[in-house]
Amino acid sequence: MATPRLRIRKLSEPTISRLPVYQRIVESFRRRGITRIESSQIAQLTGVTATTVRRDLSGLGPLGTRGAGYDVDVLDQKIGEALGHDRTYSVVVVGMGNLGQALVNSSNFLIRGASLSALYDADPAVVGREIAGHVVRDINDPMIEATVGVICTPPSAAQEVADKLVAANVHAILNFAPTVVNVPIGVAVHYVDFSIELQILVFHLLNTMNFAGGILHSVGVTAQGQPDARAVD
Amino acid sequence: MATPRLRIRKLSEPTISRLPVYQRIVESFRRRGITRIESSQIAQLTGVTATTVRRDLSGLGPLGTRGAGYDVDVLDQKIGEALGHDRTYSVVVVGMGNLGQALVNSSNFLIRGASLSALYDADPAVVGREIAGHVVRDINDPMIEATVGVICTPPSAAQEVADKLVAANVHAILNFAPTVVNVPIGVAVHYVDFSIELQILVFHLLNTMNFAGGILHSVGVTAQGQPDARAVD
DNA sequence: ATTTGTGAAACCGTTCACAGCA
DNA sequence: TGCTGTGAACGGTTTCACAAAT
Repeated sequence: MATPRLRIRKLSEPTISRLPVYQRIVESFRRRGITRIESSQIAQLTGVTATTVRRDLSGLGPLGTRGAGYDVDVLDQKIGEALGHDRTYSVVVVGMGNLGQALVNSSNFLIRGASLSALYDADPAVVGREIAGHVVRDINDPMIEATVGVICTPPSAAQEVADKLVAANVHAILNFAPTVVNVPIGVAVHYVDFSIELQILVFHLLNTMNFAGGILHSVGVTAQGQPDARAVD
Repeated sequence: MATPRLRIRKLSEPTISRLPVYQRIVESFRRRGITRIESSQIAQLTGVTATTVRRDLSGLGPLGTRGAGYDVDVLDQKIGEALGHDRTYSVVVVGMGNLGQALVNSSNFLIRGASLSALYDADPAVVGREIAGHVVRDINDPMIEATVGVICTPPSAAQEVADKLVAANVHAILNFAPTVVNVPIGVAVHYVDFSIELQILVFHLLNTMNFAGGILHSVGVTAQGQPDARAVD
C-alpha cells in the first residue's frame, strides 16, 4: 500500500508537458551532486519564466523552501509521482524498421515505469530476429496485451495495426506514422510527426526571426535566455 | 518575378502547428480527385472544431467560398505559401544511427522545400557508406553550409554537434537528442523527445481517462469525433 | 536578503452566435 | 439554404506584483 495516493487535482495541459523537462534538469543536477535548485535555474534552462516554473510546481503541493530553492531529491520524486512514474505499464512496439529499432535501443525511450512487452513486424526477414532482448514476433501472431502501443510502421499499415492494438486491450497509442488512425472512444492516440516538426521550425525561421525563449520540447526556440547546455545531459 | 510576397501578419503558434495537418488532409482529398472541402470535414478529421479550422484559415486571407467550402487546390497552395513551402532550404543530418537513417529514408520527412545537403557520422564503420543517395561524411570533416541541422546523435555529442552546425551557418536545429543545447541568439532550436511524448501519453492514461477530441499531433487524443482514418494517407 | 507561493491583472486562443455571400 | 468569416464572450494560462517564509 505504501504512501496513500494523493490525487492531484488539476494539472494543466501545458504544465504536464513541461514537468518531464523540469525533471530531466533536476536529475542532471542530482547526478552532479547538487542538492538544491531554484526556479530561476530551471527557467534559464528551459526558456520559460521562473514564475511559470513555480506555478507549475506549486500544483504538486508546497515543496520548496522560501529563501533557498527546492530540494533536488524531493523535487525529483514529487514530479515523478505526479507523472505516475511509480506505476509501471507495458509497451508493445509494432514496426521494427529503423525507427522502431531506434526507439527500443534508445536508453532514453523506455524509462520511468515503462517495460517492453513485445515487438512485432510484418517482414519475414525481421520476424524471429532478436532486438533489444526480444524476439520479433509476426504481426499476424496473436498480440500480447499491453498498456501502450507504439506504431512505427509505414502509414499504409497504421490503421490495421491500431485495430490490432485496440483488440489487444491497448489503451493508448503513440503513432509515428503520418496518418490519422481511427480508434474507439477511450483510447488515446498521440501523434508524432517529424515532417511537421520540421515544417514548424522552418516556418519560424522564415518568418519571425525575432522571438524569445522557449527551449521546451515541441515549441522550443532558444534566444536570449542562453541556457547553459552543459548543465543538462 | 513571381507573386509578390504577401507577408502574413500574425499566425498563432497553435495555428502554425495545425496548418501542416490541414494540408495533409487537403492533399489527400486532392489525390482522390475531390475539388472542394469544408471546414467541418477538416474538423472531423483532425478533432478540432470547424470554427477553429475557419479561424486558422482566415489568417491566410479570404480563400473560401460561402455556401460552398474551400477549393482544394487553392487551399493547398495557400497553406503551402503560409508555411513557406515555396522557398527551398537545405538540411544536414548528423548521426546516422537508426534514427538518422529512419529520417532520411522516410518519404515523409524531407518534403516541401527541404533538400538534403549532407550526412555526417562519427563512426568510421558508417563514414563512407552511402545512405539515401549521400555518402556519409566524417563529423570531423568541414561541415557543409545549410539552413537546418538535424541532430540524431547520442546526447553526449549533441552540444559539440550543435556548435559545429552553428559554425556552418545553420539557423535552425531540430534536436532529437534528449539534451538542451546552447546556441547563440538567432538560432532556433526545436526539441523532439520521444520519452517525453510517452510520459505525457501515460499521464493522461493514468489520470484523466475522460477527455475529448484533439487528434492533432502533439496533443492528440481521439474520442467522440471518430475521424475516418481512411480519409487521410 | 533571498526565493517561494499566490491573488489579481493581462493576455491569448477557442467557442459562440450571427452577419455576409454565393 | 449552406457555409464562410468574424466581432464578442468565454475560459484558461501566463505574467505581474507582492506577501510569506526562512
